[in-house]
Order: sequence, then structure tokens, then C-alpha cells
Amino acid sequence: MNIQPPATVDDLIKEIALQYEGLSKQLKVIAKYVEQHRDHISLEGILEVAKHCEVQPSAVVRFSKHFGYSGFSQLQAVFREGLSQQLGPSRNYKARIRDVIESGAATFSNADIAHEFLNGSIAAMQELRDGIDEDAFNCAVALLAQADNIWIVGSRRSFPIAAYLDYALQHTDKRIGLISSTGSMHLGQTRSIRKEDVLIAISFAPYAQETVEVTEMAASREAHVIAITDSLMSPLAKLAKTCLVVQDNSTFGFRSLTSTMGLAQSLFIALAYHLELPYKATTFNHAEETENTISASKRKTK
Amino acid sequence: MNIQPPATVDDLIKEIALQYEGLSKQLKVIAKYVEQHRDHISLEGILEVAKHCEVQPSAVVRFSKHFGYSGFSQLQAVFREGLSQQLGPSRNYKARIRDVIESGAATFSNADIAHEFLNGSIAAMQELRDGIDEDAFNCAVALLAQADNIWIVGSRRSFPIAAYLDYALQHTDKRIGLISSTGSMHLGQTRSIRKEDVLIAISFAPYAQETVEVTEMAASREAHVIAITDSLMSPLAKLAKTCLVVQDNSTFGFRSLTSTMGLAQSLFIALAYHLELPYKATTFNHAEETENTISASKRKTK
DNA sequence: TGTATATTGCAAATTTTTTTCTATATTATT
DNA sequence: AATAATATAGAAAAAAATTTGCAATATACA
Repeated sequence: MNIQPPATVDDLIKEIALQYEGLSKQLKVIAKYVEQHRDHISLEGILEVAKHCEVQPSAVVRFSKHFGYSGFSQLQAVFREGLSQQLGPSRNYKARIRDVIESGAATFSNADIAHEFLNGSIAAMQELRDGIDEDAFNCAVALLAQADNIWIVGSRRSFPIAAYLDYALQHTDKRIGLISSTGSMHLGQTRSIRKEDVLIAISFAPYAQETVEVTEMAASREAHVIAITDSLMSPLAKLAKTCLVVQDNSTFGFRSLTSTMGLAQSLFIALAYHLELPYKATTFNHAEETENTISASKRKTK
Repeated sequence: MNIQPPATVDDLIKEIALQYEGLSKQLKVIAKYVEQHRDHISLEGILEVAKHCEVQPSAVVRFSKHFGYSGFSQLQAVFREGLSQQLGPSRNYKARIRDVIESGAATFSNADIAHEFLNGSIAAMQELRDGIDEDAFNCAVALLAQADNIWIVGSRRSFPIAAYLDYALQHTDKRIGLISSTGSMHLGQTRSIRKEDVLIAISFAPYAQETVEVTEMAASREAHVIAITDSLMSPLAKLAKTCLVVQDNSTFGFRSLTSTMGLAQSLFIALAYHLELPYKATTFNHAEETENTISASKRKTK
């Protein structure tokens, strides 16, 4: 029983974690629930919390008192305060943006713009998350897993994604080639693509000509094409063995790259997981540490 | 008085807006409060709402009944549900993964992995959105706006972000230089950096040596440094005029790049907006269409 | 195994919150 | 300006939630 009850959510959670082992069975159940549903505590009454934990309301009061509060209400107040602050600022943005739009006078602050853009990006990522074509994704992972040589092509807006995949895939034991379109080198490079190689082609409307050309050439040489694009009607789609579709929402008439990046990263992680189950720890650490030197020694043993 | 009370926050707000003009003076006050504090209604009791509106609790009940609910409690339930959904997934994902991993049966399907990874990325973006340092962001936009020459440096994991900024900034009338570390060219390139130039330096722990070196050199040549990094204690932070902090959550011990990309894009959009107010539509369309040719003719008139 | 200690379940008591009711005030209409 | 209709304040009633106290159960320890 504490003298000074924690005054912020973080403090409380820390305190709970600290004391967790010493708690009784029932109190542990409540502690776990509180920790995992911290945001919801403010919205529920003691009865709901009790029901979720399959415990008597009085147990929840006992829990609260254990951490120094006068009762559940006081503990809940801490969560309310926390959530309220979390909500506070972002709410203002919404109102401001609405006001600005309604008033017609387009004077967004920089922060407004960032906020609004990120909102759009978040929505797009949620869509991606909920709409992944599982078969296509599995197929892509399988193709990559069995490939010895992987080529990547993406121009302009898609180039950062291609660069990421290049970087990430370097951490496998496959040979990776990034097809750069600097000075029309791309067609030359394409001649190195062989049958059974895999090409990851990334392009969005309006489709960059170089990318389409490279993909056509690769397909004609019987390489397996994985397309990352915005529609099944894309010129890449019909050339591809499997086609991953991302719809990047646009805010301010401006396309977000975040969900495409999210898809690319997901693809790589799934591959790493698939490929290197035994060496999993090492592989994952690559990703964390590779800005410096790759040290296979430093294993994360969590 | 409605027969079927609105079942979602959005519906209710719409309904309120619709009926607003026909409401009594007092009801208008409450309506305005509800509309502007929609997120907080769930956390407050009827007494607090009444106090904020300087109104009797009974008035709030009347308000609720006016929109078809049995009383304030029922109306509040709508807001609780809404907020609960908003909050829902983002908080539990870490615990879920930990549970799955701990439970030993760590056999994720590819789709599971993607799903979890995207959840983590979404949460990270939400954090970014709610935690942007407005002053730092404004400062960064201002520095970019007044610069003639902008340099960008970022290695390895950060390179895709640098590549994006390079690509995007090409659409302004400034001179953009991407400092590539191919074959240790970077120090040579750095000599072109002059006083009053701006350098965008992107790096995360463990900080790539090249990036830090370039940044140090730029700072010593009195260029203005904008750092995009993961902490104010980063080696870049003390060299920088302004420091944008992104905490990329890691899922599967694997850092997400999505929020960094989100930040970079936000930065560019804010700049574009700031710079080219008169040509706004055009500029934004650049971003949409640049995979092909930039057509200043197609304007988006939204 | 028996005793002391701590934990838990239940129901009554309390407090707080919400709703209803009624007298009064305000507004609109003729 | 008088009347009817509607809106509001406040207090009382009802409902809901929280807390407390106690008996029953489980657990630890000698």
C-alpha cells in the first residue's frame, strides 16, 4: 500500500509492473487487464471492469486501494486525466481544419497540414491492413524465398520504395540488383535478368515508362514478376505472377507513400521470418542495427 | 424529437448540425459544446457537461431527449462506443504479439505478420501525429522556404527517406543535392556546402558514421542543419538548428520506416503549401503526376 | 494436520449521478 | 398587452454506481 498514489498513467503502469509478482492471483488478473486496457479504463465503470476480469467489484476497489487510491473512482480519475490530455490537442486540429475549410480562407498552419496528411496516411494504412490479398502476399513471399537472384525496379515516386527493398534484401543471402534508370542504363541492366529470377516492379499511375519496359522485358525472359501497384488493371498486373495492390490515399491532392512503404516492409519481414526461422534473432537484428555494421554476435535474446 | 436516435457519433453530429438553427438558446449552447468536445463527452458526467455549458443538468437531459435518446446516459453511450473504437486496436498490439510469442506457438502466417507490423506502424504514426513539435516543424519549413541550396544526407536505413526528399524537393525551384556515400564520395561533395545552405540530415541509432561526419562538416561551414532523428540526445541534434524527432516503433524487433516517411512527406507538403500558395494546385499535382510528365495544365480544383 | 494469515465473494450501506417533476420565466402570436 | 406555448431552474425522487464490512474460503507455515 503506497502513501503517495501515482499521479499519471505511466507512473501507475510502472508501479503495477513493479509490484506485479507480489500480487495475489486475483489482483494479478486485474493488473493485467488494467495494463492492457489502459485506454479503456476511463470509459468503463467498475462493474464492467469487474465483469471483464471475472471478479467482484469489491476486488477492483481493493486493487485500487492497494496502489494507494481511496477507491476505484480516484484511480479512474488518473486514467481520465491521461486520456483527456491525449485527446486534447488532436481534437483542436480537427476543429481548426474544419473551420478553415468552411471559411474558405485557406490558411493552414504547418502543423495543421502535417496533422491532416498523417490522418490520411493512417487511414490508408488501415485500409491496407484490412484489405491485404492473402494469396497474393503468400505467393510473393514464396517467390522471393526460393529465388537466387532478385531484381528491383521503381522510378521517381516509387524509387524510395525500391531503394528500401534493395537495402533490406541485401541482408538475405540472395543476390540483389536495383535497376536504376540513371541515363537510360535500365535496358542494359535488364539483359542480365534470367529465367527463374524474380523481379519486384513498383509503379503507380501514371506508370513510368521505364518501369513498364523493364517489366515487359523481364516477363518475356521468363522471370517471375511481383508487382506492387495500384490496381489490377495496371500495365504491370498482367505481366506479373502476383500482384500486390496498394491504394495510397491522397490528402491535399498529394499521394502518401507510407502505406506502400508499409507493404514493402511487411513483405520483407514476412520473407525474413519465413527464410530464417532458425536465425530469426540475427535477421531481425540486422534490421535494427544496420545503419552501423552488421554484428551477428549481438543477438537480441528476448 | 426523433424516433430512431443516431447510433454513431458522426450521425449524431450531423443531426445536431442539421437541427442547430431550430434549437432554443440553451440547447444551442449545449449543441455547440457537444460538437466541439465530442471526444470529451465520454469522459465527463452530466454534471460536468452542465457546468461547462453553465446550464442545469436537466437541460442536458432535455437535449439528449430532443435527439431521441432516453436520457444523457444513452447519448453518452454513443460517444463511449465511438471513442472506444477509435482507441481500440492501437494499444493492444504489443501485448498481443508478446502473448503470442510467449505462448511458444510462434507460427505466424505471412498475413499475420503483415497485419501486426502494420498495426505497429499505424500506432507509431498516430504517436507522430499527436506529438509533433510545432515549433521545430515550423522552423524546419521556414529554413527550407528561404534556402536556395538544399542538401540531403541519409545512409542505409535512412536512404529511402533521403531519396524521397530529393525527389520531392526537385519540384521546387531550389537546387537540391543528395549526398551519396557511394565509394566515400560524401566528404568531397560536402565541400560544396556553403554558408546559408540547408542540410537535411536523417539518421537513427546507431547513427551512421558518414551521416554524422557530413553533418558535422556542414555545421562547421555554417550551413543550417535540419535533423530528422530519434531523440534529442542524438549526435545530430546538437549540430542542428532544428530537430524533428520520430520514434519509429519496432514490431518483431524491426523498425518501421513508415512514420519517418510520413514526417518527410508532411514536411514537403507544408513547404510546398508555404512556398507556392499562388501555384498551389499545380504544385500538389506535381506530386500526383510526376511519374509521368508534369502538366501544369491539369489543375485540381477542389 | 492445525493454526494463523491472507484472499475472496456477497450483500448491505453509502455516495454519486441521473432523471423527473413542478413552479417560474421567457418568448411568440394575435 | 394578453394569452398561449415553450423554455428553464431548481429541488426532490429514482436509479445507478461505488464502497464498506463481514463471513467464507483458500493458502502458507509450523
